[in-house]
Amino acid sequence: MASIGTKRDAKISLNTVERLSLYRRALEELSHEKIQYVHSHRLAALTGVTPAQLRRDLATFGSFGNISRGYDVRQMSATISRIVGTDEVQNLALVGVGHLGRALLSYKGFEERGFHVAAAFDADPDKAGRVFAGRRCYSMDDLEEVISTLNVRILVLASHPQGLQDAIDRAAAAGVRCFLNFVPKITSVPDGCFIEQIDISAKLEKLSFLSRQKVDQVSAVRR
Amino acid sequence: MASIGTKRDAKISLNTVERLSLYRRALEELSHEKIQYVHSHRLAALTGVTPAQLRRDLATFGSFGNISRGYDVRQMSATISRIVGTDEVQNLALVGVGHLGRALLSYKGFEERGFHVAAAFDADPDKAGRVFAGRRCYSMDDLEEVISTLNVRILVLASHPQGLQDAIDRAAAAGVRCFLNFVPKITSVPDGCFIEQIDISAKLEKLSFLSRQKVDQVSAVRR
DNA sequence: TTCCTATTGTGATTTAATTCACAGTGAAAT
DNA sequence: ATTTCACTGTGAATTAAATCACAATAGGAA
Ligand SMILES: NC(=O)c1ccc[n+]([C@@H]2O[C@H](COP(=O)([O-])OP(=O)(O)OC[C@H]3O[C@@H](n4cnc5c(N)ncnc54)[C@H](O)[C@@H]3O)[C@@H](O)[C@H]2O)c1
Ligand SMILES: NC(=O)c1ccc[n+]([C@@H]2O[C@H](COP(=O)([O-])OP(=O)(O)OC[C@H]3O[C@@H](n4cnc5c(N)ncnc54)[C@H](O)[C@@H]3O)[C@@H](O)[C@H]2O)c1
Repeated sequence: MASIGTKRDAKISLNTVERLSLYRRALEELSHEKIQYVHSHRLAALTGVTPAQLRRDLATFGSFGNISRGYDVRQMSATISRIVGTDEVQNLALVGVGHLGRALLSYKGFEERGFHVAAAFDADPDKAGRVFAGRRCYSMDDLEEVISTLNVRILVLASHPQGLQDAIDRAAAAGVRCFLNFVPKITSVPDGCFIEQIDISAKLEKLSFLSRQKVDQVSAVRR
Repeated sequence: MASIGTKRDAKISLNTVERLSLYRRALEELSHEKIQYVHSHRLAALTGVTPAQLRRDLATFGSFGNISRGYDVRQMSATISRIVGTDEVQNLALVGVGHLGRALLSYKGFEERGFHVAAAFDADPDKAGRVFAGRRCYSMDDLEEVISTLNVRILVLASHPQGLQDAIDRAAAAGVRCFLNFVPKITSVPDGCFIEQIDISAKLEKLSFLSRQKVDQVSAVRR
């Protein structure tokens, strides 16, 4: 019946949302291979989940599989965009134009996925005013103004720990509700805001832990 | 009673292991503030979990809280190191010395957490032989040999998608069991190996999704 | 010493996530 | 037209994760 959108009263699991990105990555590769339809079995194998889980995840948002051809690759990819809200471009800004920040500025992948890095900020007065990878670097003094002017929806944090919480608070007051944080520092965000951590050391620790376990002592290893 | 180590027959949840890193980050900050003991309530508040969950997580590995002083900050931090296996240094190597790879090479945080970036590899012949942030960059031809010589336990992947699977397969054959992958490409690893993805776009998509939801439609948002 | 209080560790319970398993179905084959 | 087959979507069952709630107890107060 191809109804798109959430079912009226269901709460949506964030695990499901995270897997949507995984599914979409696989769908994009299939699309590059000119594959039009894919069955849950194959897409599940590509992404390391069970076919039942894939179908269940999709069922959260409606029903868009063709019962014997499977799922339309391009259509499902577009549907996932709509679900996560990247069918229209979202503006990002970056705080901290150091080694990591410059790598992020040079990264082309964001635009491909519906994100536009609109501006960068740095506390270092030598950096403010300069241009990095085509983006103007602003002084932290201009944070609120630039956020409003450029309609920044998500702030990427790649500065030092000092001043981090302050940057979050100011950005939140200026209307930013989403933060992506690379800085290994305990932070908090106001009600109604969200912060996602990217903690590389934590991932390494997880790997370190896994590599020391006997296989049957670990539950639910996604590969 | 302070028994350390896993209980005999219990399977360990990876969710728990991931939270250990979170706890440790908070413990390190408390340690810097010269705080000796911390109660589950406070540590839970710092890390955004419930006190019961924190205690349950720790109970997986034994019992090391003092019943009325709480947990010894430094001791618990050390215990977590031991659990995840970073009480002895683990050697990493990096594949792909581009923008992101060089940022990773310049990052001091790995050493602080018990990881040593021992070598780097790049397919570009102009890069092989040069030194980046103090690390020799090797040709991909030398992958197996360097991995063995330097006892590399974890391979960090920051190259282009082309050739990625090949690098994984070769490294696995040379004895590497753990991979940390920044490349947005579907991959697979042999049995007994583990791969952790760091997918920045996926995190952004999750944030995008969250910011469009009414609060009560989303379950389990960790802040 | 004895009592009081607040905290840990953990059985019991609840809630969430995943998997099972199959009815209903649409396309292709005959 | 009819049959066959394999697939989706989903109730039911199972498994895992989180929370509740409290007995046991260490430390401080009196
Ligand atoms: N480099 C990596 O690969 C890596 C990996 C994981 C995490 N991180 C984290 O990311 C952050 C940045 O790392 P890096 O290697 O780019 O460091 P860096 O020292 O190269 O750059 C940090 C930049 O942030 C700016 N800055 C500092 N405080 C600021 C503030 N309060 N507001 C705005 N800008 C500020 C500095 O001027 C500098 O330009 C660090 O917190 C680091 O722990 C880095
Ligand atoms: N730059 C970022 O912030 C960022 C963020 C997320 C993900 N990524 C991903 O990380 C990877 C690297 O990004 P980047 O910006 O550093 O790219 P880059 O083009 O700057 O660097 C890539 C490097 O990898 C090398 N390389 C390519 N193929 C190789 C192979 N088969 N074996 C060994 N080395 C190889 C290249 O010679 C180059 O030096 C990309 O796949 C990108 O999608 C980057």
